Amino acid sequence: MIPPFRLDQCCPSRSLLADLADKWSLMILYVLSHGDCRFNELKRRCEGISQKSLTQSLRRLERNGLVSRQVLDTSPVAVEYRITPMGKDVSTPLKALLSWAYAHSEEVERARAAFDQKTAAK
Amino acid sequence: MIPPFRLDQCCPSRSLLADLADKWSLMILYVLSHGDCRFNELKRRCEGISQKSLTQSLRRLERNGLVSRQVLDTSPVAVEYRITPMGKDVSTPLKALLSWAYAHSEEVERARAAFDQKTAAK
DNA sequence: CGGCATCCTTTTGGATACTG
DNA sequence: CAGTATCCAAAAGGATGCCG
Repeated sequence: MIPPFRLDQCCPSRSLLADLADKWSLMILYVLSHGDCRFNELKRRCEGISQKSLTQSLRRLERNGLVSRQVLDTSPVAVEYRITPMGKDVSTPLKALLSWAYAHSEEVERARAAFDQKTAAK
Repeated sequence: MIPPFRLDQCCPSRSLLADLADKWSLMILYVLSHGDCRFNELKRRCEGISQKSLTQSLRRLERNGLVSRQVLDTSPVAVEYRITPMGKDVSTPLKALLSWAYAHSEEVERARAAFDQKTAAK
């Protein structure tokens, strides 16, 4: 368990959280949890990501041992990214989080509208 | 369920993901899921966050209906932040994710060391 | 205490061109 | 196809001063 109520900088999960807790990393892991995927297909599936950001995120995920990179010697070259056992592991709570986001998006939308109206009123 | 394999920009969970998937928001929600907390105490518990970032993150969470802000009329003024029912809801998968990060931090550390060594070798 | 406003630096990220 | 390198604009984020 995590020590309650507090997340110190020395807490070992902090640096991992910093690498994992961004939109693209979560999306990439989500996509890869459904199956191996090549670079450009991944780029299409994470709609809106730039090639640069995709490369960076993939390297970071690879460095953390969550994704592996396999170069196939075809011509032209093909590179396949796949989720590692550890990546598969983290994708379980991750999917739960995304499912929640998907299920509650309307409720959140209403909360946003209410907040914006209250804010604008002043 | 989320439509598999793909997360389009039009997907309603995307804008929520963009607001939620950052280090500070996750940490704040985590802390607040353990109980109400005032501004400066929250700042201490999210070690390393600046006042500006904390304010911004709190407003964003409040806007999304995950956190509520209560001004107590004491002197000097006190402001208490608390998690909403919806925030409590999302904190479940969130805690699972953080627990995972905490439990696997050593394994990730090893993966990083191996990757860095392999990379430096070239 | 809990902010907001401002300034300024640092980081991020898109666009583009080029490569094996 | 899957990148790398470079440049540049935009955004994030820290530091500081002020206020109810």
